[in-house]
Amino acid sequence: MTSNQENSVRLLEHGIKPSVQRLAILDYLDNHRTHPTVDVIYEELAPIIPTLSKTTIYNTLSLFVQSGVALALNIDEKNVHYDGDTSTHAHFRCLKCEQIFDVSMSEFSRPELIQGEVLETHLYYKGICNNCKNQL
Amino acid sequence: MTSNQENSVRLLEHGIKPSVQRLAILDYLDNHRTHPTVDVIYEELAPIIPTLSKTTIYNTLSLFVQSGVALALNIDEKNVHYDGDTSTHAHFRCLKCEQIFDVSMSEFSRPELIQGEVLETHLYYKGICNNCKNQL
DNA sequence: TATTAATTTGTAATAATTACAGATTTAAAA
DNA sequence: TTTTAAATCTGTAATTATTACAAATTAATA
Ligand SMILES: [Mn+2]
Ligand SMILES: [Mn+2]
Ligand SMILES: [Zn+2]
Ligand SMILES: [Zn+2]
Repeated sequence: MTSNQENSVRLLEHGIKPSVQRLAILDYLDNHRTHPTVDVIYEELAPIIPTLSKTTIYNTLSLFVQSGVALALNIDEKNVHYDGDTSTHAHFRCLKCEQIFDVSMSEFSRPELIQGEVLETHLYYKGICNNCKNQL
Repeated sequence: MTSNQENSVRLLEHGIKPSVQRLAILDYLDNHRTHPTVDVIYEELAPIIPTLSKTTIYNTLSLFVQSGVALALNIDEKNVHYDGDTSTHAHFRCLKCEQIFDVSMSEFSRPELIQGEVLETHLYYKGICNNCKNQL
């Protein structure tokens, strides 16, 4: 749970001016580690910032990803999910309830035989989460 | 390079009737390890099977993925790529030329602390391939 | 204050995928 | 072989996530 102030600094450090919208989106990402989609963020923030446009969320998240403030997860074939936690970790997506969980991982395994220079590593697990398994 | 005959058996083993279209799509996947998209497959097969519909390719690939004959890769935010090689391996996508390479990997690292039962593991690397790096 | 730049917004365009219903092919029954 | 039914394929329309873009608003600068 990071404060508004800290996220403001975080944006400035990445050369991004902390507008009301940008700060609200980053705060949301930071306080909800649920890897939300654009639509989820919009539904949640629209009541708070009534003038908010979905395009702004798309633009802002693209900016965040390009600047290294957030990660885009392609774990779901339908929607892109966003993550404010850019540290090294993997993800587990439940094929039943569709929730995405963090999987802690200190470092990714890097194969010797790779065909180029690696800039990003994405590790996704899919399956049935413990909650859903118990409900069977 | 697998023969038509073998792929026919492969489909039958998965309970899929080897129609002309299905066999052509599987043969294409098998003979071109480029992880093609639906559009690429369509462009390549349409001249050979003039009546082929893009919907059939979508349906067939969905069937293949559900039956375990092929894998769907969400390594690219734009299009889904398909892979006829269902064995354990990772992928490397060049952010410049957009090619997707296989990365051999005997087994995926499985963390102890995972929130459920893992059914699939996807490991994607992104970066600049050796070819593109040499062209700078 | 006036001017300019940056940001946001709303709408329209794009493009991948899916839904669906009719046409065709294949298999089974008569 | 003919008839009937099931499976598969096809083409078009609908859906939906994302992007393009131009106008409106806001913030910064002179
Ligand atoms: Mn995460
Ligand atoms: Mn592969
Ligand atoms: Zn679940
Ligand atoms: Zn390349």
